[in-house]
Amino acid sequence: MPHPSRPTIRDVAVAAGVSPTTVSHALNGKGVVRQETELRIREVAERIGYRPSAIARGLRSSRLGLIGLIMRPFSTLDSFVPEGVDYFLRIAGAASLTAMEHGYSLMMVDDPTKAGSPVSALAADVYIVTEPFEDDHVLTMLDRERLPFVTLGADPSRPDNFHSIDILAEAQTIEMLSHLTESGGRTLALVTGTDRTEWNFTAQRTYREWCERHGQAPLLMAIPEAEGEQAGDIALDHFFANDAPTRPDAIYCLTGRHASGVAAAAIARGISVPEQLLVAAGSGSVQNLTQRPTVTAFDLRPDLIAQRAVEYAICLVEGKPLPEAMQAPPAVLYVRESTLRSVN
Amino acid sequence: MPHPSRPTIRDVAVAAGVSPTTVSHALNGKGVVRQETELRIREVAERIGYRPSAIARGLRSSRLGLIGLIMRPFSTLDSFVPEGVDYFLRIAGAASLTAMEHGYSLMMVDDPTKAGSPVSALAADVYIVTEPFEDDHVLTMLDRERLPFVTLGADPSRPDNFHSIDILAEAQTIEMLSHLTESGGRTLALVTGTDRTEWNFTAQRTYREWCERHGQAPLLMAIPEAEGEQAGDIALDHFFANDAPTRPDAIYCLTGRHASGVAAAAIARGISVPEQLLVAAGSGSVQNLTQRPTVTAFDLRPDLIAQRAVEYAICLVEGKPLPEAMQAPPAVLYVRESTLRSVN
DNA sequence: TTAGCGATGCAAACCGATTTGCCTCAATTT
DNA sequence: AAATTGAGGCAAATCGGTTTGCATCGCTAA
Repeated sequence: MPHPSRPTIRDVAVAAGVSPTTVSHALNGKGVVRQETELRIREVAERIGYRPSAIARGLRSSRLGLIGLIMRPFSTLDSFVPEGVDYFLRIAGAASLTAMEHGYSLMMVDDPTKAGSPVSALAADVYIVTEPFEDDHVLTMLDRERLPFVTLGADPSRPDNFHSIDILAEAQTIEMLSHLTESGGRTLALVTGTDRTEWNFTAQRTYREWCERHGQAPLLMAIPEAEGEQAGDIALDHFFANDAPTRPDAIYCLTGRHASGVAAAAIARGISVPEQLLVAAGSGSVQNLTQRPTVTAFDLRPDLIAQRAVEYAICLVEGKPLPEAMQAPPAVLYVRESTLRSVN
Repeated sequence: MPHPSRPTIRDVAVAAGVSPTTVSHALNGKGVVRQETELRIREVAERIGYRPSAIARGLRSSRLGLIGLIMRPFSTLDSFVPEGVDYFLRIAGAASLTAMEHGYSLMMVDDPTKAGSPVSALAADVYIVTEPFEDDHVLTMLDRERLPFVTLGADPSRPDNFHSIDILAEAQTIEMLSHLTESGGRTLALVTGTDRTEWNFTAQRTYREWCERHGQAPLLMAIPEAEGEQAGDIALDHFFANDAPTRPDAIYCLTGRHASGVAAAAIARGISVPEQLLVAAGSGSVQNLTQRPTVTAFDLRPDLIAQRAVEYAICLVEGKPLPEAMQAPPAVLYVRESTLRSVN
């Protein structure tokens, strides 16, 4: 016994002179209980500080009111200073808040397939998996265990197998490439991360298609997300090497920190931004706002995304129908100094 | 029934031709079971995909293996773009990871005293409360409900009532004030947040004592944490007003975003940093690294803090003794451009 | 007068595990 | 041969709620 145990429903029943059944009915408004009795029971419960045990209740209904949030990119990082800090914090925060509003709690789970992962990691009623990888074994396991889940972005290898929220990566890529062109970009490069996610894959595919339509040779590069700002030098070494056949005059980095690093590295090498090189990010991060020049970026609205994900997840638990198309809210493009050439 | 229910211990028992008791014993290595029987049971369990229900198990032991993380500053914010993004994300991430390593899961809970908060919010075995406020009602409630918890920083009004981890705010304040003095600062100002936390209070008190010892009139100011970088203009308007009796030549801001704003605002007004004004932060944030000049700041090592907090929390659950002094790891001072005057 | 009915409330079963106490059987001791 | 012992296993109680099915009572309708 960890603590001098809290009062149970039986204690309330005794104190109110009724049966546990009646207490349960009274407090949950289930059966038919005389008004007067109900009031008395409520009063007694309040007085002795009774609170139903979520666990006991969960045993019957096999529901704890818990939503599990599995952030895939977390699992692959050693330290917890991941790429897209803001993005993930805002997801977690907003998900937590939305869950609360619907009477659920949020549990952060780190890859439940890992050996020695706690049983409680599988105790959630439903899961939200952000950015699943290709052939993601977490999805495979959840599916096998018959645990319901929604994903934020599809598993690239099984795009139609599960309930996934469309992250609109294709539309974003096109919008950004168009913006860069309109801003004076003639030769556009793309820098993605190396995680095998829909986010990276779709941007690459869309970019290639765009290049084909526009008769440009693709300048494409994948740099590990974890490189963060270091990616700037890596990308510039590559794109501006002496033997590079063509050099880009615009670089679109999917992650904010890559973009931040690219802008900084360019300036350090005497390449002016935005005059000689346009830089933009697919997912804004704090430093894109504070650095000079400020960097054009999408705000993916992680808080809205998380809110929707939680609402879909709850539909799944409660057996309500899911909407036909589960989509992220459209991303908002914030045009900043890094793609604003003073002269047109 | 949400799903075509998963196999129970009874299913395993039937399939293996033994009783549920024996299955339990075999899988948990508790009672005495013949080697051969145990192997058979394990095999059967594996084959039919049996996993014990965390809920049922929790009912008996009144433990779910769940740690609740309550971030107080979250509860007061409208949107989830709080001050100290990095700090909190790293706390949450590291706590989650450490919890997993010890066989626990981490639940993020947003003020469980709020009306309509889910019962599951009280289902954790133990809680970690970051930065409690003065007379924090969350602590009062947890205490009343006999739920064990540790706090990160004390409740200023009840510093000795609960298990709290010393955040070493006094030592940090002194170290930073000394550093500023050594860096050439003659008149030091302090900017804290307005949350009624130990972090803010202790810095103020320590600063006042320091001023007294050094015969300086305190230049003290509290600006809401949520102002973020905006605090820069607010602070400069105040400290550099025309009728200001004395002007500081060094400003120590507790939060990273305040410091970032102060540095930017100073430069915008033609006050050079660090030549005319030293700027430093008590808790580093990303922008302190990326802005120009880079800003001197403490790294509070939130990941280590979270790790310790989780370990203490687990001690509490498992009835192990807590260490005498629960302390955060010493903060590391990163001296950057904002306090490095080229000439001595 | 009696069958019918709605309003109340309770006893007992149930959810799925763990834990306690006891039984059986064979081997060992006396 | 009887008593003791330990290994191996099972039935039943337990955790704290929810849910099902039934009993009772008073009142109305036939």
